[in-house]
Order: sequence, then structure tokens, then C-alpha cells
Amino acid sequence: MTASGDGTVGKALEVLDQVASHGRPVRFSELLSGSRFPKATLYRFVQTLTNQGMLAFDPDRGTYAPGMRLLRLAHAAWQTASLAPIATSYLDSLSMDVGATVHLAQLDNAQVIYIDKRNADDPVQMYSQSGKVGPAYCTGVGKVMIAYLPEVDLGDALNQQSFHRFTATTHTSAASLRTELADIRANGYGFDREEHEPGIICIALPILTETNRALGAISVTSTTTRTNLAGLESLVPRIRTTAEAIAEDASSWYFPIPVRSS
Amino acid sequence: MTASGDGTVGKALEVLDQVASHGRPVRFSELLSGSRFPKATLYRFVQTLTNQGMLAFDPDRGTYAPGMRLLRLAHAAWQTASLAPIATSYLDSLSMDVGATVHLAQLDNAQVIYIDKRNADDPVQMYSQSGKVGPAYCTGVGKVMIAYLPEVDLGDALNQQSFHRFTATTHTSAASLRTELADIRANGYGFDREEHEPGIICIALPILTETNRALGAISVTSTTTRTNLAGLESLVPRIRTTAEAIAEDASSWYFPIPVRSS
DNA sequence: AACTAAGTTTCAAATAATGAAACTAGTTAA
DNA sequence: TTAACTAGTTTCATTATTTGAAACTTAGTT
Repeated sequence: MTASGDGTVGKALEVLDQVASHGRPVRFSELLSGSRFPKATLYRFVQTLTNQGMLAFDPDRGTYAPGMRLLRLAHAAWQTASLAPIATSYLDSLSMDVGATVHLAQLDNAQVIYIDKRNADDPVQMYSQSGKVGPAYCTGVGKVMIAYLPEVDLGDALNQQSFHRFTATTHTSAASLRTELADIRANGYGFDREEHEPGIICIALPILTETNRALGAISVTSTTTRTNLAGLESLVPRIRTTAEAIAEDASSWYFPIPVRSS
Repeated sequence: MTASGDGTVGKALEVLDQVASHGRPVRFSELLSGSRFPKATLYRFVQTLTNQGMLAFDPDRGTYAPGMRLLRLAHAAWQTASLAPIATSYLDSLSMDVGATVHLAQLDNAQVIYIDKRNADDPVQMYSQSGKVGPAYCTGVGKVMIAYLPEVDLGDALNQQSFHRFTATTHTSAASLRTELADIRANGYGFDREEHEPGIICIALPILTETNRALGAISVTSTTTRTNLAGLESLVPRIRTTAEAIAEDASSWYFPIPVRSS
């Protein structure tokens, strides 16, 4: 749970999240009715965030929306803290080879966050899916990433899952998910068996460090009309090559830290 | 200038920016040496931001980088506060028709922020340029956007330009830029005459509201080996169609605000 | 063992955040 | 026209948080 014991800064970021979670520009009064803060306090937070460009105020409509400064900051996150720059060429060739949609994802606070995507079918790339979040307990990438979490963090992560039943095959308890996670660790890969959307299946592999921590995951997605789990499973060696190449590059990615003697 | 009179929250965001601006993971001591805050204060900010997922700490290397929470937040910004969702299909067809690279940009604090891009040449899309920032005074999109700024804001914006001379044609003073801005307002479009990079030229049009405020801008980029300014100018009608279509959609985009009677 | 550098914790003083209530402006109802 | 209501903004004494110098802890040198 996002610790709310982080003083004023934590509270302000809570407000920012609240605006972002609406998915559309919101009025002050709408925020107020969903906020634990009193009017004046919330008002000041919203003012501060707007001054800072973290929120954008539309004076015509009197609404607040997430601000452009977030795009700038996220671009920095993408470039320096995500696997995307390393992975991009590998994803291109993987997607070409398997002729299907490829996703690159990382874990953020027990949620899946999609970092990049290659869409083999459509000639046109969807507008950036980057930053899109998804559930960990019912996606291929999510399950393979939490499978490699250390036991302490795994408990936390499982507690944060909603276990909402999307389809007939969705895991609805931590217990049943745990069983599958053991299988995933044994095999080194995992499936999405139409657990999130009917007709959509995928196979996912973790991107592992030498110490077997998952830095991220790659998945190849298809539909039950085009293939089946066995079909996807046959792609494992090809996908593993990609995952290992990315892991390898990631380990040698960071330049030696320049030593200052000022 | 990003007002630094925004209390604790403003200071924390200043630290966040500082990390982001390094472009690579940084050690605490590196941050400290470039910071106006004393050790303990900076330390607490970095801790708080890390707790909050705005920074990510790499325990192996002892470095901080921008966190994944930023991607999630930026995705929300992209979807609800940028022109990207509205513009995407128009950009597709524009790029197809003109057979060149198309950019969509917005203004953030007197800087250009690239929101989306279509790359007609390469089959492969560059990994998300979204969030990338650029100078306003020497890019096509930048100039057409500030050209339509109200006089008050224009002054501010000009003060914030660095006027660094990238090439022989770069504007190096507010005065010479102002002259061109008048031309842009008269014509309704502007050029980049190799002002940022030698050999790279572009034509840009603003996306205007009914009240002539620029919501953003579109540009078509090419090289001096392929075409010239007159060649780009001939695309104006086609680009204008796109800009107007986006502006039109944007004005009717926001749903009526639902009234709560809880 | 002594020295150095990087990172972390402490605690009284200084500062900033808090929120109830008052106020303003715009809108609807009587 | 006046009254009542709603949304947004400001005030200010109280309260809680931030602040930062200095002390402390590692961990790596010499």
C-alpha cells in the first residue's frame, strides 16, 4: 500500500493520483467529495500541483487534469529506469519472428505496468500503451513477475490483488494463484489462459537477473481462434532468447559511476 | 519559471526534476553536490519520493532514478489532458498522405513537449518519443505555438528561451524571433529553416481554438536533400485540414460534467 | 589502527501546514 | 427583487511538520 506516512508530499501525491484515477478532467467539488482532506487543504494542494505543472487547470471549464510535466518526467523514467531502451530492438525482431503482439512489462507496486508493445498485425501502432496498468494476478506478464518475488514481497503483492473474476478461468484466491506460481518457477514461463479476456491467451517469460530477480517480463499474445496454449508453448525457446538477451544487456547497461574529485 | 514558492511539495518536485535531468541513475552524493538543500533535508526528500514510487532506488548500485509511478501518471495525462487520443487517427492519415515524419506537440512552460509522432520512412516506430522536450525558439512547432500566446505570456515565454545558437539560422535574440512570430500569425504557419539541426527543415501549423489560442501544433519534417521550404509550403492545405479537424474534435471532446446529487 | 567518504539518524528551533469559518460570486428558486 | 443555494476562495490562530547542524554508522582506504 502506498505508505501514507510521507508527510505533506505524500498527501499531495495522493491528490495527484486521485485526479489521475478519474480518467477525465474533474472539478474541484468532485475531488472534494472523494477526498479525505478538508476543503481548504485540498484546495491548497490542487493549487500547488497546478503551479508546479503536475496538474493542468482548464479555466473555461473549471476542471483539473494531470499535467504535461508528468510526460516530461515519465520520459526520463522510461529512458533511464525502464527496460524499454534496451529491449526495443529485441522486441522488434521477436515480434517479426513470431508474427504476433509482443508486450514488455514491469512491476510497479504489485501492479503490471506496460512499458512497450509491438503489434505485428496492424500496420499502425496503437498510440503509446506505455504506462498503462493492468492486474498482476490474471495476466501472463504479471504472474511470471510475481512468481519470482522474494517470499516477503510476494505476500504483500498477493494482498494487494483484487481477485476480481473477469472470466471463468480467472484466479479468485491467493491460494490458487500460489499453486500456479510454483508451476511457473518450475517451468520458467507462464500462460494467460483467457483469465483476463475471453478468447485472449498469452505466454510470458520473466527477464531474470543472475540472482533470479525478475526485472520485467515479455509476453506473446494471441487468440484462441488462431492458436492454442501448445502453439504458444512452442515459441518458448525463441522468447527465451529474447528475454536472456535483454537481461544480459541490462546487467551491463549502467556505466561505471564517474568519480568526482572536486 | 517553475515557482519555487510552493512549500514542501514544490521542493520535493524540484528534487524529482533534478534526478530526472541527469538522464541516468544517480547517487545520493551526486545529487547533494548539485542541490541547494542540506544533506539531511535532501536525504528525506529522496526517501519520501522513493517510498512514493516517484523515484526508484537500485540497492545494488546505490542509485536513484525516476520511478515507474511516473509512467502510470503520465499515461493518465496523455489520455485525459493531451491531444493525442483525439489526434491519433488524423496523424496516421496525414503521415500516409504526405509521406514524411509528422509530429504532434504541446507547450509546457515555454518548452515544446512532443506528444506523438508518425514516422513514414522507417517501418519501425521509434520507441516512444512521447514526453520528449525541445526548445520553443528554434523548432517549427514551438514557434507557431508561442506565436499565438497572449502578449503577457509571450513575454514570459521569451524570457525563458536560452537562444543557444545551434546552426547558422538559429534565432539568437527575442527581437529577431518576435519578427518571425508576427509573420507566423499573418500566414497561419511557420517553418524550421534548419534552425535546430543542419539539413532538417519543417513546416508547422498551430491547432487553434475558436478564440485563437494554440492547443498544440503539428509539423511535417523533411530534409534539405529531399525537398525545400516551397515544397513543404505546398502541403499547407493538407496539414491545415488535419489541424482544423483536431481542433474541432477537441472542442467537443469533453463530456458534459455529470451533476451529483448525493 | 587511523583516516576518509558516503550514507543515516537525532532533536530543539524554525517554519509551514492545517481547517473551521467567513467571504465572494455565480446560479436557481420564490 | 430578494432569498437560498452552490462552488470556489481567503483568512488566521493553532498545531504539526519540516529543518539542518551535528553526531553517528558503515564501509572502504592507506
